[in-house]
Order: sequence, then C-alpha cells, then structure tokens
Amino acid sequence: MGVSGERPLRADAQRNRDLLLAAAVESFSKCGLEATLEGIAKNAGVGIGTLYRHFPTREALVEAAYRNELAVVCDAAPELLASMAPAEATRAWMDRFIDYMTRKLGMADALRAVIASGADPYAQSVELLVGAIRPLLEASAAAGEIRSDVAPGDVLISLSGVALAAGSNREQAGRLLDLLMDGLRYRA
Amino acid sequence: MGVSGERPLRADAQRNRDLLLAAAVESFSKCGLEATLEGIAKNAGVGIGTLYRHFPTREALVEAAYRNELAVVCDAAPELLASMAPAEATRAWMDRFIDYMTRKLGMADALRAVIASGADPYAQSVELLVGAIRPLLEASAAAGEIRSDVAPGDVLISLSGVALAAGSNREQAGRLLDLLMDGLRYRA
DNA sequence: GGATTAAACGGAGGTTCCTCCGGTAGGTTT
DNA sequence: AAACCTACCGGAGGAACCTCCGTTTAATCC
Repeated sequence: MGVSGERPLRADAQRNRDLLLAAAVESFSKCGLEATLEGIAKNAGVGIGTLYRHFPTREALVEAAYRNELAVVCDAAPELLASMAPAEATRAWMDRFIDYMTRKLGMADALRAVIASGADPYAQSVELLVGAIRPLLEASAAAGEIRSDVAPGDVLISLSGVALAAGSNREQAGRLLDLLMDGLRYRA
Repeated sequence: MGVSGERPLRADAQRNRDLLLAAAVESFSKCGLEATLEGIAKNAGVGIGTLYRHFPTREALVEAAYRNELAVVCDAAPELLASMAPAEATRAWMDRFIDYMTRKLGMADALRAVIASGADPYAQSVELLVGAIRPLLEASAAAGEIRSDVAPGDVLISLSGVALAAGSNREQAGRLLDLLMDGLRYRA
C-alpha cells in the first residue's frame, strides 16, 4: 500500500510506516481498540515519536489500518446493485456497512473524528465511502424509489451516526436504518 | 439538587457530591469539556478518589453536571405542543435538543455512553428525555402526521446520533433532522 | 566518494488518567 | 456517652498519552 501522493517518502520513513501499520492491524485485532500506542510502536520496532509523526492522532492510525477492509465494503456496492433492485441494494449495503462498523469496534469512533474534520488529509476513507454511496443513491433515485435531493455525504454521516448511537445493539441499528430508508423514500 | 433515590447519602458524602458538581459546572463552562478531573477535584476541595467514587467515568460527571439544563429542554416539549401543530412541535423540539447538545460540547459524548448502557444508574437523563419525546410522538401520531410504530427510545438514539455525527456542523444537523422527520412521516 | 542538508528517528519527561487501600469520621446501638 | 462498624476520604502510584529536541541517516550535489 505504498504512498502515491506528493513526494515519495524517504526509504526509512516508508519502511517504518509499513511496519507501524502491520503492528497496528495486529494489535487492534488482538487487543481491540484500546491497544496502547506505545505497545504498537514497540512491536513495530520504532520509537513512539515516529508513530506520532506518521499518525498524529489515534484515529488517523485506526483509519489507515482499516482502510483495506473498508475498501472491501465499498467494493460490495456495485455487486449489490447488479443483483437486486436499487433501493434494496442500498439498504443491504447499509447493513454491510453497519456490520463492519460494529465488528471493528473503535472504527466507529475513528470515523466520527475523520468525518467530522472534513478536509483532513487522512480522510481518504471518506472519499472512498462517498464514492460507494453515490451510485446506490443515484440508481435508486433514477428508479423512482427514493428522492434525489439527499447528498451522499449526509447519508454517510447518518450511517456513522447510527453506528455511533446504536453501539453494539444491532437490532436497534436495524430499526434506525429502516427509518433512514423511509426518510429517503419520502416524497420519492 | 439533592439525591432522592435509595438511601440518603451520608452527610459528608452528600456535601462532597454537591461541591464536586458545582466545581464541575464551573470548570466545564470555563475550560470546555477537556477540563481535567484532577483540577475539578482540587477546586471542589476533595481528593481525586472521591470524585471517582461519586462519578466513575467522565461521562457520568458531565451528565450529572448538565442534568438541570437538560430538564429545561425537556420542559419545553409541552409548551411547544401547546403552541403549534404536533409534528411541527416535534421538529422544533428536535432543534432545541440539538442546539443544546452542540452548545454543550462534550455532552454529546457523555450521552452516547449513557444511552448506550441502557440500565446505567446514572442515566436518569434518559428517562427524562424519553418522557419529553413520547408526548410529542403520540400527539403527532394521533393527528395523523407521523406513523405510530416508532419507539421514543429509537428517536432519542437517532437524535443523539445526529448530534454525534454532525458535530458542530449545525446546517448538516438540520438536514439530518429533516430526514429523520420524513422517516417518521413515511406511511403516516 | 565525500561533504552537505533536510528529513526522520527515538525516547526522556511532563501531564492526565484511574485504581487501590490504609486511615478516618459519620451513624448506630447499648 | 462510649464504643463499634460501616461507608467514605484522600492521595500515592502505575499506566498511557503526547511533545519536544538532540542525534542519526537517507538523499543530493560537487
């Protein structure tokens, strides 16, 4: 997952960055989100200062660590669209997203921070997600199943709100998603 | 603001509790939510251990500190209901709630924790809020303006989700509230 | 290939968090 | 009113956070 933007990182910086991400994924999946940053740095064999230089906040690290898996969720959108009615696909994708968010505890918190600070350079995930949501909404609107005046970004925020507010109560999250879909259907 | 439940606190415990709340309100409104707990304890003239015994988490302290103001928001519900159409009153109350949550930054975080852990003994605020929301929903449903199958608790969770997800972006929060109301109106 | 420079490294240290337990002071009973 | 006992108090201490800056090292230029 090399860096592509700007100027290439210095060799040692790139190496340490990769080591840190590997250690972070390892630690997060073993200890949950409360893995200590100092432990991650030690596992990666670098100093704590190096960790903070690459990932200024805990959220930035979590976001980067899970970006791969997030991409998987996003990739599911076109597949769902191809296999069922647009609004149905949209609802199904929301379920996947929430499942993902609740499984990766801590990701919800990370996303909130990331999404909240709009122009955050670390928020590549946001573009990824909006890119997945937009086609779902457009197809549903084109089919006349939902309205067309709701921005993908607002839907994303709503989804993160559902994930944050419902926590691990999956049933409640389901009801909130139904409510959200009904809001989208209103005056279609 | 004395304690009413269970067994009366011992005199010194009650005194310290009140001192802590006063110091907390003072600190939160001066320094924002990141006031240090140790500072609050010092201002109250008690040890940090005493603070943690009364309020095991930062959220519990924030929740207790703002419970009064929260009650004001809840009290507005009947007034709104008396002065406009039920659904309109509901929407207006949501605005007030969000205003409150965004003004008291940190309260949103607290509420999430409080709401999430349903049977939390510190969550008197939840009952307060549900008690404010239920009449709004019932009146709106009776008037045929919204559906009648949505639980007040789910609406409360949704509201906290909006507050959490939208952060200080008040315009976005407004759009999300509109979306929520439309979900409630769907198939009224 | 050696000198130069800008970038990255690493960890010491100051801060806050939260727990734990010996000491203490209300409340109660006789 | 004296003794008892339970609940409360307080702060020391260990863990984690995050910053700051002297040192090291990769890249570049002669």
